[in-house]
Amino acid sequence: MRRSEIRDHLLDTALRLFNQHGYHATGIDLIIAEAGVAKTTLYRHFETKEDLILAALERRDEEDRSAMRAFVEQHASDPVERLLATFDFLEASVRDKQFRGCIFVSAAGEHKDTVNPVFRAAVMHKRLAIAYFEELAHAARFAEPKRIAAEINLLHEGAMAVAQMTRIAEPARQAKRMAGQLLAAEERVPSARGGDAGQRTQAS
Amino acid sequence: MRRSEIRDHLLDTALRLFNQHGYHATGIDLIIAEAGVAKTTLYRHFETKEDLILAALERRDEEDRSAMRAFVEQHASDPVERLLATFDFLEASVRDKQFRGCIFVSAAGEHKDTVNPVFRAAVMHKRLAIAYFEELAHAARFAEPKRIAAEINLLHEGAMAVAQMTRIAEPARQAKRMAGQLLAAEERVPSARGGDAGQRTQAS
DNA sequence: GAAGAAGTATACCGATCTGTATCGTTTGGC
DNA sequence: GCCAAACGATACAGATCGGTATACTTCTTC
Repeated sequence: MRRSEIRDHLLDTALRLFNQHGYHATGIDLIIAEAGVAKTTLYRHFETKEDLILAALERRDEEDRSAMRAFVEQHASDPVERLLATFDFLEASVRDKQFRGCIFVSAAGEHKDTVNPVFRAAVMHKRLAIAYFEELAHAARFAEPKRIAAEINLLHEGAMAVAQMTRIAEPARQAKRMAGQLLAAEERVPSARGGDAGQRTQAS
Repeated sequence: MRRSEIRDHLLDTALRLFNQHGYHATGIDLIIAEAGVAKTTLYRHFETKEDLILAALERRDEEDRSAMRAFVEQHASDPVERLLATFDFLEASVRDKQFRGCIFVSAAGEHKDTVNPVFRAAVMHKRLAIAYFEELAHAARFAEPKRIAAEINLLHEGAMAVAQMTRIAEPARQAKRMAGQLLAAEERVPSARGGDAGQRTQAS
């Protein structure tokens, strides 16, 4: 294993264990044992356990968001359908046998102080996710893209929280149906050139 | 302090600390220090830390659900408005300065194994909460009370998850608006004696 | 008021925690 | 092919973890 790969391998292992057992319940000794790496090596790459957590969250944040973007852009072209397609991505994530709830929600739940760097990293991820929803809502020409984005995000969070307990994918589909119904009743501003000029057009 | 009060005081203290720091991060030594009680005393009331957690969750479960029932019954009489009033109760909970997310979601997030008693206790609480929503949805004569209850629950979970991060009460109000809009479009079965016989009546 | 249960205080147990130190081996870059 | 950096292995430090043991005191109850 090349040197630069070790860091990635450590992050992968740590993320898997954090997801499986949580952050406090996952000890450094377990991480290095599962990664097949000496303790010295881990601490050469990450100063503290918190640094490891932060690096892992940062990595997962980028992976998750780019994966959602790719999925959505591939599965739908209409902006409204893209908003709804985010729930299909969510469903796929939840269907993973390893799904045990959103790791960012768990991270915030185990580091509840708002000034804690781990908490802040989790908040940052959610902010960026909402920003993407807002981008889609803006492209769909909804009159209030910020509010739409917050609503989509709330449904995502709800679906993940329910799925964390039930361990089934249905909440994701249910959230999608709810989103579809809500979006269908939303005001949209007219397109720049032509398009529908009506004030209450159907969303899907 | 009377003997029987010690157990309650320990549960109060433990719940406060679990809410503030999480379950793994809250040590037995901190709990007894905050409660002003000897370690022997704690272990006379609870065999293990897990037993303490389970007792604390059980207590909070009953408190929460009866508090919600009382709040809802006092603030609304119409069944549909009662479903919406659950979000007012949620908003009040979230407004609490000590709010750091749903302690049952956190409990499940720190004890992710589905066979873990703590996880199961958290699931049980959510099941009972949904049962109450279903009871209200049934009273409101919605055609599919089970689905309605699941949707209300999903919105509750979403609002709490978002509020856990943002530490503001707005998500609860937003969830209420979403619920109101969704319920307004729902089919309802005619009342037994008289009442509206229409198939798509207004919910609120 | 005696008896027994339950309280306090403290010391202790073994395990585990994060993090460091030591030292010999491997490896990549010039 | 040399050298320095990074690796593995291990031992260890100091703190904290959940939980127990002991000895003394306080309260409740009959």
